[in-house]
Amino acid sequence: SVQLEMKALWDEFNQLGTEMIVTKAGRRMFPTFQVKLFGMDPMADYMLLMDFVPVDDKRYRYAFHSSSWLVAGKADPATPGRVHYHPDSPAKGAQWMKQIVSFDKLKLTNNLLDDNGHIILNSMHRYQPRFHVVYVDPRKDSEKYAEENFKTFVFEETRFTAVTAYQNHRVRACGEDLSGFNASGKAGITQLKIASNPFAKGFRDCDPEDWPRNHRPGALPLMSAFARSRNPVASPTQP
Amino acid sequence: SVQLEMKALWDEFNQLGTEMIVTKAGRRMFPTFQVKLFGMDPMADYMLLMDFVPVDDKRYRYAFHSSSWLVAGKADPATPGRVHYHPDSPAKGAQWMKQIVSFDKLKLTNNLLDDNGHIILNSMHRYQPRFHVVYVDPRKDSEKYAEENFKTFVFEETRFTAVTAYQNHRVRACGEDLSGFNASGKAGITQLKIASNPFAKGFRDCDPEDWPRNHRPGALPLMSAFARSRNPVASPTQP
DNA sequence: TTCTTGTCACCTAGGTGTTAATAT
DNA sequence: ATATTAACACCTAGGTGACAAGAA
Repeated sequence: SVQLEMKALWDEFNQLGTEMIVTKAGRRMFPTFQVKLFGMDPMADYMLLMDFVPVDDKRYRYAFHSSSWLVAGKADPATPGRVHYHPDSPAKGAQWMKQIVSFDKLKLTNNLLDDNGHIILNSMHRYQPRFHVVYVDPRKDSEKYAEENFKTFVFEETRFTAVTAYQNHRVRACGEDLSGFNASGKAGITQLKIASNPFAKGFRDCDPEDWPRNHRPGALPLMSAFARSRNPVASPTQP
Repeated sequence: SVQLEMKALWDEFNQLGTEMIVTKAGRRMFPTFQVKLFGMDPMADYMLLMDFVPVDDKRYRYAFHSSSWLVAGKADPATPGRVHYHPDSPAKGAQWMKQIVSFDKLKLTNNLLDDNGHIILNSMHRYQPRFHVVYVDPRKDSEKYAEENFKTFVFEETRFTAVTAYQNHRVRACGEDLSGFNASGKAGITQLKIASNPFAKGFRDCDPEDWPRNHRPGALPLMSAFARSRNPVASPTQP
């Protein structure tokens, strides 16, 4: 079984409608897709990999006036289907289970001719990341058992729209009460990225310890946990 | 067969008497041990690893007045013998031969209780790095063939003295003629490290393009090549 | 209009020798 | 005296969103 790390953060992004930047050179995902694995054969070899499937056959655009996504027509031609093998593959089950598995080398691009092995996506389309565990069958005729030698895990909270620039970038001030906006999903993706991604710290205009205070009671205690811990415990998930 | 990369740089250090810093936290080697491999079975799996063996049973000290190393007695008790597996191990022969194999994750420490998996060495002792290629035998009784399933390569020009601070740190000015000092091996290790290690650029007091000019005719054309190229061609070596 | 691209300042993360203080 | 340690300024290397300019 597989447990998604940083689930609380993924949930917060998902409520707003997660957007992931794609660039010609390739851009990492944030949040990074990270998992904990359980129940593998410690001595057996496994390959870990990810791919991305379209959520639907639509193209989207963002309406700034209504701050919402609209269908803008049928999907563009599908991009070359690629997979990203975790660089530690293959490795023993014991190795994979020993610590959190992080796909932080995975990069997204909109360059159809990319030859860096990055994942190619259409901008303004929605995607569902998938995580696959492949058992490396030592038998000679292992091809015959291919169907039963892998398992796929899908976390719906990791869905996102690929964009070349953030669309939903409503700003928020430090002291602003977000109760209403969180509920209706209208707060800015950009601000959440800036607040939670260490590499974007340069754009923070207030102390990160300031704004967990603004969360209404009952809200996910995500930012406080995120700000203080480098190894936070995420809720278990069973796809 | 194996070819040592940056051989010209190793040679220049070796002439001076290479010193490698060891710290409690672990310090990388410079130059980095890098090799090109040839003649592997492209489809077979190999493990690549390094270890370090004492050159002799002596302890050394550096005499500043005569600028030379002296024997200071018998060697201290041997450190725990460790090996460093290249992190890409195991991988196919084709993968290893595709590009230069770099051991830049290898770190040296003098902490006898190190639990980061670093190589433990005695300061003020001389060591010989060794490089091992292990064929991963697919046969069930592979242990029986262990003796014939690996090959060891030794490059004598990579020998060094482990130190906690550079001993031979004679300074040299930018325009200084080094003919005499290079021949007798009395120029400073520190200056060569500063000149050739990109991470030490902050300590350079003259343009790196300045001092290849000072090399006497017939000297190794190393620094000019090093300064300009990120993928320099090293001389072939056959241990 | 709407979307994409390239450049930039500002970060994280970590590899250098220096230096002063400490140990032996 | 000699050897080691820890804090430090200064680098490399690369991940951020902002912004202005360009493309469709």
